[in-house]
Amino acid sequence: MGTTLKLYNTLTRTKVDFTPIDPDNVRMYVCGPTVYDFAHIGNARPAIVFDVLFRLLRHVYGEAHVTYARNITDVDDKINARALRDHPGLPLNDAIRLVTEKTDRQYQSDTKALGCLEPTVQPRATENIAKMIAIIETLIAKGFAYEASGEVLFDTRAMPDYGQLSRRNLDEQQAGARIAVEAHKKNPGDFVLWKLSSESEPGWESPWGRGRPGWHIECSAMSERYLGKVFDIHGGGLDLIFPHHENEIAQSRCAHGTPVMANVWMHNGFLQIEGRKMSKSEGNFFTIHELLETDKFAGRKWPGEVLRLAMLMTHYREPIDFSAKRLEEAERLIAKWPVAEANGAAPDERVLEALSDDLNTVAAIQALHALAAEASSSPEAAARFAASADLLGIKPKKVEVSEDLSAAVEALVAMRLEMLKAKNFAEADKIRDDLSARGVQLKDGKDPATGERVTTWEVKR
RNA sequence: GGCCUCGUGGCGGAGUGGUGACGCAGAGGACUGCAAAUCCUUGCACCCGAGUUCGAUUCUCGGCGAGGCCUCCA
Repeated sequence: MGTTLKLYNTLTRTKVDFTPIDPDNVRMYVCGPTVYDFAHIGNARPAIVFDVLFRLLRHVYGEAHVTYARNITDVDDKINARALRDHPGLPLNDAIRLVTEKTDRQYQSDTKALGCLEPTVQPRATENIAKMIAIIETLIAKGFAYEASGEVLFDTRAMPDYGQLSRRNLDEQQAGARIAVEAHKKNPGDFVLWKLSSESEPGWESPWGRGRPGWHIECSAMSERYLGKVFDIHGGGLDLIFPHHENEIAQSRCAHGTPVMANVWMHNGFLQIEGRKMSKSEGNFFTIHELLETDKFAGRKWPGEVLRLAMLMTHYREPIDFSAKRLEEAERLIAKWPVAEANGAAPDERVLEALSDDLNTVAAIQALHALAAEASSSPEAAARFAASADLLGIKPKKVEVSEDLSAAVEALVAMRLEMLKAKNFAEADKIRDDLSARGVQLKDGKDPATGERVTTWEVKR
């Protein structure tokens, strides 16, 4: 493939030509959910954005040559708190398992409904504790970490270029630090790699006693295990730049002695709800599940593909204002697009070019409009549309119609045509109105040869 | 206080040192018994100020405004 991918790299704040370390195995890591509660609509954005990138990489380098890892964080103090709250009678480990399994299952079904492919691997933190311990041991041995007050901490001063990703200077940060400095830390910016657990907290045996990992170490461990010490792309939400990604970089680079952890760092922008920050206290907090399956947002359910398109109508680095109006527009667009199969057709160059320019999904959607218009006149164009839409993970589909309904509608259509021949417009229109009320839209056309009226119909999408 | 984004028509939203995409909505028209669908045509915008320039919405600086991060957070 001659396609050159351009990606915006947060590390350099520039758009760069993407060159994989190994074109036979392009490697991408994206920070996945902490499974303590159902994912909210903001969490859907990275899932969708990086799914598009995954699809694009697979197209350019071949399906077998892309590895996409998205972790499941199933060890976290928020999970412990949730387990205690929701299952007070159970032993902690059982309660935790109930919480994480239920939440994980929901996440899998949510992302599937949003049209996301499954990542190549979805490693779990709890299955990679040994790897985390190994990295921490290396960090201590190399002088980048120290023990204090039952914690192992990363020594940020030991890393000369700490803060590159977020462009933060530790000295300047200190001046405005609002957080009380904990006395056992050598420097306020030092962060936890491992902390001891009480009897009532989940823990794993380690050289420092029974404990649990800090927040950032899991991603260092899992990305190394599945993608290697240095890999191509690391993605996540804007808010993860600091401290999460900054600290991942510190851990991985210092442990491995590498100049970078990942070559390209990509971050998606945030989402607002009807112009306001989404938060539980504002009362405008929505889970993906609520949007898909309940009337909580704007009084109705929203199909996954509508949520997906609404998300892709804005460039991934820009903020999105998620609103009912926007969802309605996305729904109208999808309803107008042709229902077709790709049948092995190649995606359109315009769409490919747009996506290759730092995932310009907006321009890609624009090209899709043009393709949709062409599709009505040729099956090849329709197939090309389908192949192109597939790169975005969008597949317009006809509403399934039962045999019974179909037969009933056909009968009514025939009846109406008879009435029209008799110029009985009132009765004919009543049939059309009744069908419309039942969600069936009639469309009259003319047979080009005979000039006779031909009526087609479809269930409103 | 420090760091980082962003400010384009009624709405969404690309892009560009020189004629300001595209979609939605709106208007007009074709078609229709009337609709729907489709097709054609069309009106409307680059936060403010200074600078660089023959020329800036695009570059620089300064304002104003919005948002994010500063150890919970996509």
